[in-house]
Amino acid sequence: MINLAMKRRIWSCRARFSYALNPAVQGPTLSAPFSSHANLATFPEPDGWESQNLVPSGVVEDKDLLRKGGPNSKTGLYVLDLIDRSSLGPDPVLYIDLIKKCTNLNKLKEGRLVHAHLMASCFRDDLVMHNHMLNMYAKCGSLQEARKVFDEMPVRDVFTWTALITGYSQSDLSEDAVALFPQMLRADLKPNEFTLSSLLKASGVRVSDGFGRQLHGYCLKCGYISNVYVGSALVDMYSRWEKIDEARSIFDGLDRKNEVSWNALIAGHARMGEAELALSLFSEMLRADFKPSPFTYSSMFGALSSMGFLEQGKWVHAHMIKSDPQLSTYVGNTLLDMYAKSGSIDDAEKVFNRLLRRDLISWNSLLKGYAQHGRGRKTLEQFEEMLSIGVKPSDVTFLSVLTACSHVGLVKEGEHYFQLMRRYGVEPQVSHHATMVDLYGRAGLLDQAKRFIQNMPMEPNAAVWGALLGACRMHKNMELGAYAAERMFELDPDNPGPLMLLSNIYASAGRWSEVAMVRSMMKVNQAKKEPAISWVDIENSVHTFVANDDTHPQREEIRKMWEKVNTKIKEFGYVPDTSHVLFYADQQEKEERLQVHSEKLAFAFALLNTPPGSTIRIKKNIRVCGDCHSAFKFASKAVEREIILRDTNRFHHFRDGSCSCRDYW
DNA sequence: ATAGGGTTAG
Repeated sequence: MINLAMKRRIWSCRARFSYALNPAVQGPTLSAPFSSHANLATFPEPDGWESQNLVPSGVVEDKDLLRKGGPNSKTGLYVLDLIDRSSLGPDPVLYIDLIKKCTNLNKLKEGRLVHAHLMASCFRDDLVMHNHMLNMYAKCGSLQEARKVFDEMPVRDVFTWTALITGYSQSDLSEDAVALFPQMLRADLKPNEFTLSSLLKASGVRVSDGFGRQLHGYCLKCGYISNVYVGSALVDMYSRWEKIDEARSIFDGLDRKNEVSWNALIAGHARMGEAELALSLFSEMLRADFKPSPFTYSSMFGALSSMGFLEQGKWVHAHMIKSDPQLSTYVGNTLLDMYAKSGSIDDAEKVFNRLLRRDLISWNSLLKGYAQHGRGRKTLEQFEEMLSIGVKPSDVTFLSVLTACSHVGLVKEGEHYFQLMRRYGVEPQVSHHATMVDLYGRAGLLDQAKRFIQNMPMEPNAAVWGALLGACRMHKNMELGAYAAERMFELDPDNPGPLMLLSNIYASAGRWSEVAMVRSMMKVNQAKKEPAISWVDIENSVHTFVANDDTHPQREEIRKMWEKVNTKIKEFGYVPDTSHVLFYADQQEKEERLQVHSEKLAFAFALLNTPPGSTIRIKKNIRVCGDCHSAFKFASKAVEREIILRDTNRFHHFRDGSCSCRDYW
């Protein structure tokens, strides 16, 4: 019988001489600091390391004592020293234990010490040991050192190549990862299912260029297509290329699925904003008896937030609480964001308060939520709180802070925070400049906005001119508005926005010939206005409306309901604002067209189908028009309903005759 | 004995 100790001996002999199979190949020539024991001193010492106190005197006979001290900070060198003093001889299992601990605990410094020690041992030429070292460097994120180990190895096997490819792939160095594939083939090594899953992951984040399809073909040819890792990676790759049908057909073809396969497909739909499909897949996943993971939930919340599906979000949230009441920071952040983007900032706040650990993303999501809901003061309060407890703000943080100042009209505060950015090492980007232009512009300080653009350290982009154009529209400055629209049009000719706004400016001034000119320009440039869509949640289903919609089964009731509301709000003082109508038309026609804006249809429909007094949540794919905004203010009082309307980038809370944006948006 | 796929703010 061969016992364990004998096995070890055999193994270590084989390991020791694995390079000797080819006598022509020398051991790796390792330069300092890997070459000798003496170089140990050149490594930075781990924190709290005190060698004198830790190393017992005499020879160490106890293997368990050796194994106990992992590389967890101060014990790293201790164990190495014990190895030297032990009478048991070098033990490969012990080395591998140490390296694995370094790998799993992300201990790069300690890993280097083990590496140096190993290079001075009889394992300095061992292939497996090198593979472990390479993997350690790759997992600790030091791909340069991993590459160095790789380059200096005279013999490499499929583990060596796979470890490096995976390292590159996981560190977002996908170009380096895929570049190794042909080299590996030339070295006469066949990639296996491990190699292929990493390569597929890497090619998913690159542009679709045929390489990924080649890999797909390779998987088919070599019989890896039924492997669940390879299959899930393929699903993920195609879904990242937005070829969701191909992803689905690979998913359906898997003879064995697991959670990851499901998550890859759900995440694919989530990335494309297909919330309904993500939801139906989620139910399908439950029916198939798979347990959703934090990955599933964060994808789901992401998908639901993009459409603002609050009720469905609550349902998924409830499901998550039932199956796993633990809330991680990662999932908590997506949940918080879902509530904020679905119009329930109070729930978002609750999630934030319940988080056990908050990271920068938690803070940024909350601040963004406050800013979007028009709670400018609250944004600034929380921002100050964030600074006071020592969380370092990022460019994203400042964008929310500046947006908050802009929406609430806090010019001085905005200037203060803009100045503050550099103190926190955040260089203002063009987006921050655009927000400052917005800040001045909304406040009516158009000259200051113009001067700010002239003094910008970088070229203004379309967003900067867009902010100025919006301000000109708001304050009816045609000269400057036309100038801004032209600049914007030059920089972004495919965007119909500037021409739309320009024609709006002319329309609100009643200059219909200019409106006609701009509109003919739009025709020449094939510019098309994105059709306005509004949608509203009624009891777990979503109803979509477009302007002038006459195909809805309840169109007659909707029309009658809106007429009723219209009459009522006129009693409350509502005056239709026809300057938002772009067409040249007589007064009555203009007024009629206003009545069929999609958000008004959605509102009337919600009134018909929800209990009295309940809050109505409407989402819109473009900015709410001024007339609808005014109508909703009156309606919130006239029919005693709170209305929460999600715009392109902010929320309007209509209540008792006024809006949270204080008509400043 | 060593290598693998899925998630968040903008």
